[in-house]
Amino acid sequence: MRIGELARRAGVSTRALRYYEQQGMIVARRTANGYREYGEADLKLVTEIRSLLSVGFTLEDARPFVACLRAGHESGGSCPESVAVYQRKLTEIDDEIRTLLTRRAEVAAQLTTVCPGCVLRKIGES
Amino acid sequence: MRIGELARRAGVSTRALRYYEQQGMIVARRTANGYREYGEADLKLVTEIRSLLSVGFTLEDARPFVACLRAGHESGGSCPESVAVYQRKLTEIDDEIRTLLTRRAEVAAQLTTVCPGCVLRKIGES
DNA sequence: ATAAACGTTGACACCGACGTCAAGGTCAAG
DNA sequence: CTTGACCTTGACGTCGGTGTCAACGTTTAT
Repeated sequence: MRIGELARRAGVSTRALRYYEQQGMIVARRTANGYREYGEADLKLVTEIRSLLSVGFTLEDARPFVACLRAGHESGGSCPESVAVYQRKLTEIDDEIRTLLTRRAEVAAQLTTVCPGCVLRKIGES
Repeated sequence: MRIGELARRAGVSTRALRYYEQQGMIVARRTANGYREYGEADLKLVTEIRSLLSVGFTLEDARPFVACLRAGHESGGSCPESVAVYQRKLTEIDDEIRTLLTRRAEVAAQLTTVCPGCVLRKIGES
């Protein structure tokens, strides 16, 4: 299939697909006229990339997953490098959550000093 | 005082101070030679800005606070517009926290499928 | 033959809060 | 007079994942 069809099936823009290729995430065969030609495996790669981006991964984070799929594994996350990324991302997310919780508390405290009773309940607080 | 001294006392760069002025956050008098001249009140403004930026506010978010201080209020947060920003930021932070918690759960779930027992405890989980 | 719908590469725009040069003016001390 | 520490404005670079436009080639249908 050509880039337009892959884009439609994957739910991404052609711009995104070209960008992924530029970043070395996917590699397309070229037909005689220079058009990119993709297979079903590529759709799987793009789907994996999108899935990871949607949970806050960068393209760089997604690289090992794509490599894992291209290596023939059924899941992009089943390779050691992917697992390492999973764990790193978990700690990063945890750090961000902690930062946000701290900030929320600080902002809520400030708001309380000028407007007691204005603060809504925090997530998980009853 | 001139820009260098204000920068030192406020713990910011001169570049930041000029940027704040460019964005209309602070206004400096000019001496005969064109140098910016600041007073103690300006230090207070900059301190307020920094304090807000450090908890994730944008300069735009900080604007009402600065206006409030310039209007003579002892606290930048004591004006109605500032309170509104406080509340909006709280909901924004809450949204971000919820998003991150969801993401963490998704990533942890994926990791578990390829590496059971690899997932560390979530914040607040014992 | 031509229009419509596809494809190609290249390159600028975006967002926010600055960092970092460039090229110059000002001022106090030695 | 000169050095050096200060100041000025202006403008490009950063970071990521695209959107969007330009200018052009290809293919298919009519």
